[in-house]
Amino acid sequence: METNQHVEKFYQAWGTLGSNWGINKTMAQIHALLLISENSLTTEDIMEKLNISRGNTNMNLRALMDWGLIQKEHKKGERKEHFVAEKDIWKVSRLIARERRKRELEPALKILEELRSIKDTDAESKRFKKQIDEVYKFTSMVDSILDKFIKSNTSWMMKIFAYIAK
Amino acid sequence: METNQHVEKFYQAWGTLGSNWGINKTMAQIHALLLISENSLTTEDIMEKLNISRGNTNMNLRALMDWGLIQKEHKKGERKEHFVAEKDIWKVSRLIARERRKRELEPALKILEELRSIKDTDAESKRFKKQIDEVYKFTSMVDSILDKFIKSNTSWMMKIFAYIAK
DNA sequence: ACAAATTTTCAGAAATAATTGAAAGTTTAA
DNA sequence: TTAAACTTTCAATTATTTCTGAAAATTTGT
Repeated sequence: METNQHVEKFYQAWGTLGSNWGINKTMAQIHALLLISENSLTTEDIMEKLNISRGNTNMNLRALMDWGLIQKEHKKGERKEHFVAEKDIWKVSRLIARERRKRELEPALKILEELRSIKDTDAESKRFKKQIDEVYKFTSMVDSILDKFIKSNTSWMMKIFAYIAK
Repeated sequence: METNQHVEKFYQAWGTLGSNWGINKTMAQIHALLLISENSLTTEDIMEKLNISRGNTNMNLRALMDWGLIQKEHKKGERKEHFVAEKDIWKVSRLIARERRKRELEPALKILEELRSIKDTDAESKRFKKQIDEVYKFTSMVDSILDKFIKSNTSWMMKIFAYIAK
């Protein structure tokens, strides 16, 4: 079966991409695997295909559920848990944006807000404040765009993307 | 001096943010330090403020220069190298986007293109190809937006951002 | 050409992150 | 209930990344 090699290539690539963006490689690979699987997969299926331990598989499946990227599926007559991924890539991108905004951007923004509110008036503090202010303004703009994006639907996204790319 | 504590808080936060996005913590901290320094700094200055070794400092300064985020500055009468950061946060964001696109998005896109060109015709391959296709289309759209963004200037960016956020 | 000042390199050490696997916990069917 | 089927947890191990520091290389002033 040729397709297996292609599937492997895909989840290897997705794993590398993920780890360059601060996401655990295995998590990204499991996600890739489910993303291109027609049918739901069990923990065993995943362990076998990716050659990883039960513990590792379980932990990363939980993480993917936390992110909202995959879901449990119960098959009648089967006791094992089956997992399916959200397949719509636009929706996937919104889910990822949501989590990263929450986990990384928001805490950074909080610190910038804190630093911005300094009341010192000597020259050095003023300069520092001014630079922080620019960083803050930029970051909160990114934050609000992300927010818009997360709450939007696919057709809005497509419209905006087309507008920008034109 | 109060400001020092604030400066420290800033580069700690920036370092954490960086490492969550696949950028070496020290690199992000040096960048933060230079970003809010009025004057250029030497390797010694940085080693001292961040409490890191000469080798580490040197490597990360090179990396920051590769990214185009900082530059050498020669001071008359001084033999040591001094470094200054690009201060305009809009420009900084374009430089970061450029590097990440080049280093991570482009290689991923190349693999997707490869997988997309499979000629197999059995049902499973067709399904696989269809899903890859969607991922590819989304990714190349992101890629072209990033390209536009990188080549744009600040006022274009502000206009687009305002349009989206409205 | 020399030597002091400075920068670069990189093998080994240290720190951090991911993974395993087996024991403990939970669920379910009879 | 009980026990088999299955999932979860987490201490210990393994892998990966980052950092150090001293030696080598380079640059510059005399």
